[in-house]
Amino acid sequence: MSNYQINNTPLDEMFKALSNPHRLALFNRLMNCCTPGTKCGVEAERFCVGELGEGLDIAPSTLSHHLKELNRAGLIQMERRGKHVECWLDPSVLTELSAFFKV
Amino acid sequence: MSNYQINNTPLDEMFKALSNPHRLALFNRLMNCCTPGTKCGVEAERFCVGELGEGLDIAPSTLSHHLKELNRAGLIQMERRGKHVECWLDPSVLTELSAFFKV
DNA sequence: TTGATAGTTCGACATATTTCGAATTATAGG
DNA sequence: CCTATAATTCGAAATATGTCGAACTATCAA
Repeated sequence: MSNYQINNTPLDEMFKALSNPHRLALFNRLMNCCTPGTKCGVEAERFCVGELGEGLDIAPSTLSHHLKELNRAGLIQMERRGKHVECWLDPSVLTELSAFFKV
Repeated sequence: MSNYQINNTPLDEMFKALSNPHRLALFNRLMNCCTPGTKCGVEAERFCVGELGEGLDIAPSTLSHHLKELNRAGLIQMERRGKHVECWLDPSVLTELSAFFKV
């Protein structure tokens, strides 16, 4: 049944995490704040939970749930910093996902 | 909310199609039969429905359903040929999906 | 035309997902 | 210690998904 994994997360779980429009939007925000070619996760390339959810029109509890899913799937990193929880992308995951589809 | 599309299919629907282990396995079989760098869909790089489902241990109706989903998501092509229905990948979709994750 | 093989459609059922609001936890500041 | 802000957890409800078997359609070959 093929069991490809990236950083110990089965691929299908990654795709499941990206299969919801809200979660994909959150993921996209983090992708777009990443300067191409540079390491993600730098100060300026982090968003806190509240910022990420802006304009998405979902309840805080729903937002929290979705970010947790993205995190469980290994797609984003999260870390508490004072009152906020910061989120950022793991660039290596992006690279591997890109490679997966490489013809 | 960002609305990326590839060939008129919203990205989140593509990921949804790939989010099921069975469907991902089917997709993988088609990917692996594609000679890297060459055009997919060539005679030798097609599988009929029955072949694709071999070893997956799912009912024919379930198999049919999953392939239909992959097709609806624009990830695979399907065409009747005599008694069989042949399936193959659209390489341009692969390229675009790969590009999406490109850092 | 009849039978066999390959797939699809349909209806049903169990399970999973999405979403919310209310209650809760964590932290900083007065 | 008390309050406000940020986020998470929990339980409930509505909706979606995965799966099957039975019935159906399509095609080829005798």
